[in-house]
Amino acid sequence: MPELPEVETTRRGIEPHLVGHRVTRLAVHEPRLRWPIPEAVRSLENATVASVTRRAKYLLVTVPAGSALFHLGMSGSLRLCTDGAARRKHDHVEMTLSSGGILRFHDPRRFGCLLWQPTGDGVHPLLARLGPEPLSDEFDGEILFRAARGRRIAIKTLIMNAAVVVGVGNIYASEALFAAGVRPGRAAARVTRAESGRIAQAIKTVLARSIEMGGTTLRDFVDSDGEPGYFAQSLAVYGRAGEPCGVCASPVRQRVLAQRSTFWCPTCQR
DNA sequence: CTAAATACCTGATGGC
DNA sequence: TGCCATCAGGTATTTA
Repeated sequence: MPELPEVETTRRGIEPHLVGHRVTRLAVHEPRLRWPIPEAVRSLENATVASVTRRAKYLLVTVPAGSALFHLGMSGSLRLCTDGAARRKHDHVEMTLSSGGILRFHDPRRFGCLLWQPTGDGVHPLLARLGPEPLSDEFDGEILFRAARGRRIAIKTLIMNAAVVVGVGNIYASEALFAAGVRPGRAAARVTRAESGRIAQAIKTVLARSIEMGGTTLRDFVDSDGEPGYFAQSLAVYGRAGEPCGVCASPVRQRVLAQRSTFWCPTCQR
């Protein structure tokens, strides 16, 4: 399940292999992703990649005519194959580059997407209503506190809302709230300004640390399977129901909030 | 406007 | 060994 750190690590990994290189061939083997892959992505062919950027969990591969917009969904991965390995099952799209490498979009569950945004056509609708990037200065405790005014939903549900802040997935939501000492089920409106500050800071710290780890753990995803599994050893509460909290040894608790498994320490979090 | 539920999909896992 | 049921999960969309 690619969360923001995995998406950013993927971006950093593929960027040097794409920018400045020409797409010599685009092969769409399975257009039925979350939305059908539009014909317009053919504009990539014979174009030279200008940049590879990220917005929330979307990756944008930009050429002069526009941007290919990838989302990895829950099971997607982008890996660069330079070793001539054969296409595997669920490799839905292949971008062959002038360097000889092939960028392969692999997504067994097909929750991902590949869309097209023409140059000069404004911001894609999927990106238009997104909140600030969690690692930017634009996102802080104050903006979180204000977003929480009058909201009865759980604070965890609020920080997972992309209109409030992007890139906080189910795993890191629990992790950040543990780091901030706030219980995930607390009503958003009952979180204080000071706690909002700690939560915002925790989101930044947890994500940044994970990106750093991705830099080492995922470094060689080129020619590898690109699916490193999770850094489970670094998760404090996620997936650890019943296990002793690493700080106070209380058993970690689990419940479902807004259809999502949620984990917390009843002692360290209030 | 908010909040909750739903849909999309396949692989892994557990029970029998 | 096989088969069925359950679960996981990002997020746009639908419903209340």
